[in-house]
Amino acid sequence: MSTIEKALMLLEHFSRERPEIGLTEFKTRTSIDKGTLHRHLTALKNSGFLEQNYLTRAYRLGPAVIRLAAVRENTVPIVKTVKYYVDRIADNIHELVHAALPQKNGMSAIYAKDGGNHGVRVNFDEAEILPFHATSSGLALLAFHDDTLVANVLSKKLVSFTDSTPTDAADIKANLETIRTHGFAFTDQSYEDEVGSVAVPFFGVKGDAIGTLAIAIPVSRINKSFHEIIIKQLIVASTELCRDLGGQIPTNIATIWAAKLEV
Amino acid sequence: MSTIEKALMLLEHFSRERPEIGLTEFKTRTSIDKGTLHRHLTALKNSGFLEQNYLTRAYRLGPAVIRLAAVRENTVPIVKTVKYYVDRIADNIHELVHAALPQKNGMSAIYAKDGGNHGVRVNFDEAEILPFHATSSGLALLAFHDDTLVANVLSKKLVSFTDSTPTDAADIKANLETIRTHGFAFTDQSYEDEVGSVAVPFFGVKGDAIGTLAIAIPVSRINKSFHEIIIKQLIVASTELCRDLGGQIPTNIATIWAAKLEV
DNA sequence: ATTTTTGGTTCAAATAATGAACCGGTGTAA
DNA sequence: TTACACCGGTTCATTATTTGAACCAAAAAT
Repeated sequence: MSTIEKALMLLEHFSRERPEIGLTEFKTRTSIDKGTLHRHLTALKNSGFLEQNYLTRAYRLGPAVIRLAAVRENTVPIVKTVKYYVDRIADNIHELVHAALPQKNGMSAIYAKDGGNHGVRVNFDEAEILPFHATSSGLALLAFHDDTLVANVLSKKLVSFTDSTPTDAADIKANLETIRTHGFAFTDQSYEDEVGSVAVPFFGVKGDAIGTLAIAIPVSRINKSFHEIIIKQLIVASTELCRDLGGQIPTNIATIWAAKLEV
Repeated sequence: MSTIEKALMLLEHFSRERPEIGLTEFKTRTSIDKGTLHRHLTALKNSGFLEQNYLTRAYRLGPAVIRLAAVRENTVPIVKTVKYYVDRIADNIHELVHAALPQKNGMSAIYAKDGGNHGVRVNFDEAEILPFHATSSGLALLAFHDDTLVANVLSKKLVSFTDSTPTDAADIKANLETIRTHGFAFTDQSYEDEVGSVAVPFFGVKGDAIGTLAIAIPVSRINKSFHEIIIKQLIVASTELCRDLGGQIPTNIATIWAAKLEV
């Protein structure tokens, strides 16, 4: 692995829950030598990707990422485009809806809206990394993305989050096959207890999955007919989203989805 | 310079006007060896900072920056905070207002609003890099940031954008001194013909300038009294903004600003 | 059909990354 | 107030990676 990749991996450790990380904490989290770490962090700081809390000396993400995100969103306005559909679904089904994009180690929600006013609601962090193997978003993406990603994910240790988290590579492979024939993915408390989720992919110009639309919902509120409604909403939204983004829905998926909508 | 910094410098070439850059174009823009470039671009791609247009093979910013920006904004919600004040000023003075943060080679506007409905309006790109020496934003920041940045900027070639662009380091140094005594910066067609601008800094916890609030305005609409109104608006907004961000206005600037508001 | 231009690859030489040991400051407990 | 631990940061000989001229294959342009 190149030095560049090693340094950029450090940025993956930042999240909502962990917005600042000190040198020693980085050392324990990565088991990279302190000297090396310091040099990498300094390089990232010089480039504007990190800045330091001048009191604690801990590192946090810097202003460079703001500019880059603005340029990226101007180039490929996925967030803006996705927002319209997430909002629409959330308003229709009154549940927590989100859209996510793949990162190296899982899906990252880029926008979420909770359309519900229920007493019980799903807790959700934008910018949290959703593991590929334990969430419907992750599985939906894996099923319709290229095989190297699947192989890569399954070759690593599959962390267990609940009693229902699938951790057997063969089981997951079989499930991906099912997802491909159904055109959507769902999970039942595989990432968080009491929470189920349903997801569909959306596609890029090559007909490869570039992201997902998903809902997360307390299992107590799921039933057969609601499940059907959710899936239809997701399919319709994804279809329109692909059109907006200039993406191509693979013909077999288009057929499966069309059949789902007929019912 | 470290390999990491060299690679991250490549990302600076992307902008609204130049959202995709091919290998050869990178070569001409950077005069870095093609082999090296390719390895760097691949590393950035592997890390999710770039992706490739699969038809043209040109590189563009990738999805990783979206997640990082979301985490950063959650850590330090500058964009959100700044938006309120930019909108307020824009609504009050009916002109183009923006806020900008320093990057390596200039200021980058993070939010802008045109409050005007004039026939003549200033053209403005968010995420564009505004050179330090030729814009009021840049000068306002330099004047209240640490001296190493000033030395760094003045040591490089000062590009001329119009007949009025200051390109003499000594002139600029003198101007920075004036800006420090006035508490604001202004420019007259130094970046674009027919456009003037006024900017004030806002400050971080250390009392150092961390960004700027600015207006850009056709010179035809500037006059003494309007100039005064603009400055007051900017000063009030920056004062409140610093409070919101937990920043500290250096006492001498606070005094100067207070005096300006008295008049 | 040929030349030019594109993105991408190779491998010896040049250079930068690495990490164990070290430094100095701060906080804390004996 | 002394001693110790922990923090961020630095040093420098060793080691591994980066570098770049030359090369390759495919796609455009002529």
